[in-house]
Amino acid sequence: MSSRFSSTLTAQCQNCSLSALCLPIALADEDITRLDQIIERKKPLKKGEFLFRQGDAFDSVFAVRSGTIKTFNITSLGEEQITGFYCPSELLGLSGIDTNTYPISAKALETTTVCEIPFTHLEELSSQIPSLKHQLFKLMSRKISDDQQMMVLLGKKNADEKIASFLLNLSNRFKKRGYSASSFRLSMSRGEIGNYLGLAVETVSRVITRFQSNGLVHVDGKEIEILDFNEMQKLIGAPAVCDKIACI
Amino acid sequence: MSSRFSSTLTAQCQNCSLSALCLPIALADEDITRLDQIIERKKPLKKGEFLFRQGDAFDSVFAVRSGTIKTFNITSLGEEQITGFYCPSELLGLSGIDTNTYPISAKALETTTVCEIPFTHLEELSSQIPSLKHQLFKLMSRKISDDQQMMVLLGKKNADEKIASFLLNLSNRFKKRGYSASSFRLSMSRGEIGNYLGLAVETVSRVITRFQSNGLVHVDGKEIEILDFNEMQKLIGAPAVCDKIACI
DNA sequence: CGGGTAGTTGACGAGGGTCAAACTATGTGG
DNA sequence: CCACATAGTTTGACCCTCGTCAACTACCCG
Repeated sequence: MSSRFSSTLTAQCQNCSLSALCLPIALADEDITRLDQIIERKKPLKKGEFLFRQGDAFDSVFAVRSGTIKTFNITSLGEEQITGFYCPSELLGLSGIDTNTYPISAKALETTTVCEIPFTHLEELSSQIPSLKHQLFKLMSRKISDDQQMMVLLGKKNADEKIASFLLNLSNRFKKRGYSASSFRLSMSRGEIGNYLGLAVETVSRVITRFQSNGLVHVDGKEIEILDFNEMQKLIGAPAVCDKIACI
Repeated sequence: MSSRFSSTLTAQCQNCSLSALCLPIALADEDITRLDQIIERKKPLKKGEFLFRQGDAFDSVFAVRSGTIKTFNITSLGEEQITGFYCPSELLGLSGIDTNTYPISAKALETTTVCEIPFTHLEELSSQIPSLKHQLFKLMSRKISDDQQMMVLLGKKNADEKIASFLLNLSNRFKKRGYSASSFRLSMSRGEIGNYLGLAVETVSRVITRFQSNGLVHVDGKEIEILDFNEMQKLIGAPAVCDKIACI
């Protein structure tokens, strides 16, 4: 047990830079220590490696420490459908609780480290620490709200709005953990963006190119800089109106 | 408190026909009794009445006892986006936990009765009854999985597949609670179906009409009968292939 | 009986998917 | 370090699905 504290993977919740965003939010110091004791740090995943596979027995949820994870499921036709991208401090795997089996696969988009949190331990601990239990409920509740926003996006929005929403969403997530909100690196490919947003690769490429020529963003491969937040926001908020303004 | 037991709304979890599907699953009899004591039965909602509104303070989750509830949010453009339909035994309102505010509105599609479950009580009780806590986690986990399936549907499927998925999904839900899987009543309008699935009303109408002329279903207003489950299933599973078969 | 809402059907066009080809990165092994 | 293979990206051309607009019908309720 204590051996891991002497390894190179010893980062603890207490001194983890993500603790203000991650599961430990709103926990007392002593409670964080107890949480910390059930968490295992895994050795880094290389790009393309699986964290877990659809159908695997569910036993843990994971917090991303660095890198990015994508989750996806394989449809009956064998094609992959991406259901989410997970950045540092974000928790994944919660959808496995229901059936005791992960309903999705999770794969690293780049070199990625995660904290593994065995769920039975977490559940036990949550009985003893009410604020942890509440925190878990909140996290799952937020996931439900977020997914519903995503449903709106997929069902109602056009390609421009989808891409703008996607970029601003990433921007917010980077900002929240102290990185630049305007300039960042897309760890996923255009194909993966398209898959996630329900668009063809070509459409993603075309829209991003058009955003660039309209001065909304500056793109260089996977590097992206958002130049005009205002206009991007408008694209999301008021599509029809915005379209007209943009066309004048 | 005990007065409600003498009212006309006294149905209790113990003798509720939905207990095998609803929150009480997997609870011991005495635990069901304790759960039962925090649940309030509300007087029926008439068609069009709100159960709660987007922005209202969150304090309860609700189980539908009879009727149907739709949840939706109002977009920045003022249009409504339906995020779900809730049938008897299904729980709604969980998305309010995160912000202590309902992020969606809930409205009755027909005369509907619900059980109100004050969340703070439920959370307290869940500390004392581990299986109830687990049940709650499972419910939220399932919601997350289901929503992800919905995201796949919205992002990847065409109009035929969307409608077929929707109808089979309803069919399964009716079957699960002992009603006919093949013949039921759509409590929502065509417009609401379209809104939910990201389709125009006209498309919904056309697809359903075409399903009927292809012998997949029989429709009479809101009454629908699924005639060919096999073909419907194929529509969902293997779109391209299926299309070709249907066109021969 | 008239007016309002919900549903159906047709005509048309735009948005975005598909196919194809060129171009650019990123490896990988000799 | 270069040649080649492979994957990812961009761009153009074409076409299909589905949204929009409009007219018409059916139905419900006062």
